[in-house]
Amino acid sequence: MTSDGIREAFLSFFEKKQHEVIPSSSLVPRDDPTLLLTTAGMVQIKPYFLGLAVPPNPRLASCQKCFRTTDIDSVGDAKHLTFFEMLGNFSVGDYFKPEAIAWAWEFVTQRLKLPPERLWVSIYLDDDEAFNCWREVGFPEKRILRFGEEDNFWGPAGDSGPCGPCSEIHYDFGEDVGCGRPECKPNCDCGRFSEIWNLVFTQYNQDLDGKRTPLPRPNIDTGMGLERTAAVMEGKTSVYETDLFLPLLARICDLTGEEYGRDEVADQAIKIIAEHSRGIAFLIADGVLPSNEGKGYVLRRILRRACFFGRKLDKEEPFLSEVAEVVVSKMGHVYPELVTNQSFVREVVKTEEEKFIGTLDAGINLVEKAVDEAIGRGRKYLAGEEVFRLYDTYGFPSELTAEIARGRNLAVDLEGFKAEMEKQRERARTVQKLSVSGVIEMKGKVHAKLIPPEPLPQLTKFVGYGKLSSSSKVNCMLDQESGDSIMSAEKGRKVAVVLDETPFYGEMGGQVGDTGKIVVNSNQIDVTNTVWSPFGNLAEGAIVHLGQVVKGTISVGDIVEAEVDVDRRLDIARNHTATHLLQAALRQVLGNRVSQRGSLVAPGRLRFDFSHLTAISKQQLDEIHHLVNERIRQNLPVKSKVIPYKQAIAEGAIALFEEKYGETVRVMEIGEPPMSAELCGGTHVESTGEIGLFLIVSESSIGTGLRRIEAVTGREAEAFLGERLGILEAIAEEMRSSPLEAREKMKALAAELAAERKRSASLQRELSRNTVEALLGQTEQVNGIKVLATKVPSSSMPVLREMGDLLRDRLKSAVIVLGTVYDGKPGFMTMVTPDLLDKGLHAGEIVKQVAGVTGGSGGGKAEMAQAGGRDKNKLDEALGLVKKLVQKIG
RNA sequence: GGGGCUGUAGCUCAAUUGGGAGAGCGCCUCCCUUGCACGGAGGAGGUCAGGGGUUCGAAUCCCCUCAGCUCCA
Repeated sequence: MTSDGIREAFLSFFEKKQHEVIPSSSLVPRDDPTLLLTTAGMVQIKPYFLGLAVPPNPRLASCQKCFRTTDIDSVGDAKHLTFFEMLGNFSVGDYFKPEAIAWAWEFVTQRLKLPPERLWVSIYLDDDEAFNCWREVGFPEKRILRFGEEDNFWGPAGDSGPCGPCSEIHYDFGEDVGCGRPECKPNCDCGRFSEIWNLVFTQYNQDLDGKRTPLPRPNIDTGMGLERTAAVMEGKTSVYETDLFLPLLARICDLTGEEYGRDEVADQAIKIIAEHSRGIAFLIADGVLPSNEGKGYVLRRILRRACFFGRKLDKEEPFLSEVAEVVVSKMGHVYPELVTNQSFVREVVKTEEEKFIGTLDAGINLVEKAVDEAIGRGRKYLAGEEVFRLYDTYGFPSELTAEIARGRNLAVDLEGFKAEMEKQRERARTVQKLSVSGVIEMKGKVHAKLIPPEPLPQLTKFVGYGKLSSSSKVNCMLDQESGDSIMSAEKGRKVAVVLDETPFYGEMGGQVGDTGKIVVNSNQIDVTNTVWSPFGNLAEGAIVHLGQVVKGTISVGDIVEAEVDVDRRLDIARNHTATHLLQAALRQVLGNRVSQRGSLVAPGRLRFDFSHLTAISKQQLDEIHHLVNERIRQNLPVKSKVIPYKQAIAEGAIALFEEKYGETVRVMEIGEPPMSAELCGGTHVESTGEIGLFLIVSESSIGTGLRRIEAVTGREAEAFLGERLGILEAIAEEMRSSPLEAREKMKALAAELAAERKRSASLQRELSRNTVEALLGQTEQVNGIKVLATKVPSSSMPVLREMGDLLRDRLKSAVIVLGTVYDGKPGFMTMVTPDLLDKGLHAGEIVKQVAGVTGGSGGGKAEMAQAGGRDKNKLDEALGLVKKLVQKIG
């Protein structure tokens, strides 16, 4: 049976057992920001287990693509993978152990027809229920093994949550495989046994103290590794010999000219490349791009690892995109996203690979240099710090460094390298903790006070979509400094205020918080910022007004007028709607792949960060610009509606990957029919015409695959244009020209300036030559040494040097000191011809003493030196010193 | 989020302690030569990323900004 057959058999088997087959979810978890990537089959089932969502059917089955880096260092052995497919059947409070075990047994023995005598089962220490279930199906007791928490207890994920014992099915490849010891059993890592299926019985809920209480409706969560099962079915001990990997190995051999099975080290490299190529293709197809952080960094790491092992096979040109093609062609029928994104995958892999090859090439020089230095110092090894520096700073793999060093008979201090690595990890971790606790402290102060579970949290109703002022009651106040709850605040006090309802928008989703005032009679708080403090999910929470009492006293319970600064709010609204128009235009011009990575909507400007691989051309930028302004001129209506999340997604509204949404969401639509629809809680204008004008102020790169556009609208755009036009007019005026002709005029002026500079330089040179001719006669003999110490017309240091050169050539053997006054300050240049050096004459020493007379200092080399001074009136006196100095030494 | 590194001619990169901005390739002109990286002579090309500071003097030292690379989380 092939891997396709196993997949098919599994899903249809459980379909017949009334399971609903659900498709694999993306490797990028949509609704779970706590997870980096989809690491197990149950990831998309988790919300159902937690009771956060209702499953379409209490019985589910899937074949889920998974990715995890925990085993990355074991990749290449018989069974560890980073990317794998997990077959699973799930019960959400429906059936439990008896059915799970009976069906697993039935599937393995009847459908897969695995010989029962080859199978072993493990259970948790005291799980007699599972033990009995296995006996029930006729499984021999002596092959049921009991293991502890380490092997047979799952979860909880994090400190608390659902968890439970599990039972694993192991396949025995036979005595001739593995360690051969008589006591060899499942969980021995010799390779004789392969764990093919894990049945997890989620029956407890663990609280923070580690106490477990039984769940009223326990769940079943199983995972059967497709690759391992395929190996068993195809009679192979290694996953790499299955039909899932053989085509990949073949293609890699083809591309590298290598032969599989010839050399163990080469085989290892081939296997690692094959393994990583799958992850690479799938991650990119799910929208992950190589970057320096998060998911992107995971992708970059495996891509570079694969590339590195390619180099070990003497393959120095990019080739991974070709291997990825095989992944697409062999698995595209199961995962259509591979086919849809085929060209994208190819492009991303290729550019990243080329980049890394560049990094390696540049790094080789550095390693050679480090090796030279170590040898030069008579060392027999390369220090760990050095290896680490090469890795940390230049991304040069330690294995490669070691290899080059070995070629020059140098060892490498790998222990030291690992120690440095650990230090780096520690550094990042401690800082992380600090910054997190800092944020928690700040936000927590407000949050903990406002939203305790008991008594009732201080929630706020937001009324700011429709109106910009409201009569509200002060529900609660905190002192900003101490974080303490207070009943009233007098003039001068900085406070955080929570009202029962408010038109103030709390900072969220990139849109900055509102400012304004809270007044009652002659008492007033100026609100300088507003923040949103969510409770549970984002649908509810507290809106916290931060500000200062400027008049009188405000107390809890007061009925106040909350008034938003209207002009500022309208500026923000213009920018927010413009951001949506911008995103729509970007997608139209650059393609739907453009996805938002962050945004800032402030009154003065808007900033939009998005993923895009290449630089944006001037034409594209012009087009984006034009599209947005065209839609402003069309004065399209801007409307919001609140609908279920699923419906919004089905209608094609744009949602953010990382963002967490409630059950119902607000969708902003622009135009009829809408040309833009985004999930958004922000405030907008009523029609696009209000934006007035949209101007892109800058477009830049903020990292690999990430770009940023900054723009202004409305009043700010007007001001921006006014300023720029003003500058242009001023320039035109200064150039005695008009704005239209200024550019030509400027070009002409620049050309003229360049020509004049050249002319001036050549005149200067001519002048120098003449000066030099005149100076030749002024030499004096001091102790048989020709000395020329004289003042010359004002010249810059380079000109002085040129004169020195000419004099030196003419005089052959001499001490030359030229003095001048340039920019109001004295300057000196000294030259000593080489033949006089061993008499103890040193240009640097001479010039230092000479310049000293004028209150300056200087230095240089023995043959040439220069200096500056302060007092120009002492120039002659200083030059007079030269003769004495030469006399003394000569 | 935190650290390390880099930015010099069109390209790839040098420049010892702070003291005269360079090489190779490419480009232009001329000579030689019917041939694949010919050879020879000459030449153009620089805001040393940008700004500030220290200094008589900064590509070099210090601070800030921008851009790129890289590691860790």
